[in-house]
Amino acid sequence: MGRLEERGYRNTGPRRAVVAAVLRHDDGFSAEDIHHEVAVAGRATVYRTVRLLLDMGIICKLALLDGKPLYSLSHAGHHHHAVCLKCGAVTDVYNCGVDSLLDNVQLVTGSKVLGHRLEVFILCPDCAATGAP
Amino acid sequence: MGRLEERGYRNTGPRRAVVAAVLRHDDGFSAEDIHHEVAVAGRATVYRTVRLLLDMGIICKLALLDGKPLYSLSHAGHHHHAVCLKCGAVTDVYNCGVDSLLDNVQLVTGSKVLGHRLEVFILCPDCAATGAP
DNA sequence: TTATCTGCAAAATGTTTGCAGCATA
DNA sequence: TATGCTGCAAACATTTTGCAGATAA
Repeated sequence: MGRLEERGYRNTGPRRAVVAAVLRHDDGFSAEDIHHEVAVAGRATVYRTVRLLLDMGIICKLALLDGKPLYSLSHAGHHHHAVCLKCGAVTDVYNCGVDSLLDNVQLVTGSKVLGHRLEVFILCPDCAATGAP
Repeated sequence: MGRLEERGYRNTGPRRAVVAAVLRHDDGFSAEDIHHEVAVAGRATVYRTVRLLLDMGIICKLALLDGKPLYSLSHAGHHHHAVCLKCGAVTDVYNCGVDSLLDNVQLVTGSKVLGHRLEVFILCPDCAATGAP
């Protein structure tokens, strides 16, 4: 992950630690999660670095309804997220398929569609196997 | 709106004022918006009443990416929201049309789909007419 | 060397809660 | 009258910011 230097940012110890912790996550994580995992970086640095990664498009932000933002690694391209409500695992959904809906919105409301976000709430196979919540 | 009594809640002055302010909004609003509009009710009462309306299904909560929750009047049935990024107007989208996508998610990931949320970001006709942001 | 990054602590923001008194049913 | 509601203020949780010192380039 030498992309920091490529973009003119400095490659510092705390930043490397935060990036490493982020990359370690397959599932969704919060800024606070990262802060607990990375003893070597202060809270402010964690938040700043997370925002940096967000701006760079390395991670994306999902807003769940409890108000606490969650992040997940963003893999390439346009996609959405399926979030397991039990364990918090985040799966990407690539075949979006809402374009026809968006066309319809544009038509019916007379508005210009700038973007959209879709979140699917699931019970992942592991959690479903483990039994009820 | 006599639904409060119907559900065993008391019909009090501050509550009526909060409900009236909420009903006055065609667009999205935050709890803090309501607090500013309703001088007669304290902050706590506003938050408590908003949560009451949320639990009763009178309003619904949309989570935008800035982390600040926004509410909007919920009209009947399953629907999603189109939010104007300039003026904040919220339009309901009824013909959801993501069912086939959800079937696909269920099939591909082997998960049970519990629910979903779709938000469309638009520039509403009025704002589009007024010119660029 | 110097602009950027860092940690700390304080501030800002948004929401919830404890409690004593008030008001509805 | 008795339970539920209210306002206040304090607590809380999360994120941002100011600043002086450290550090990568």
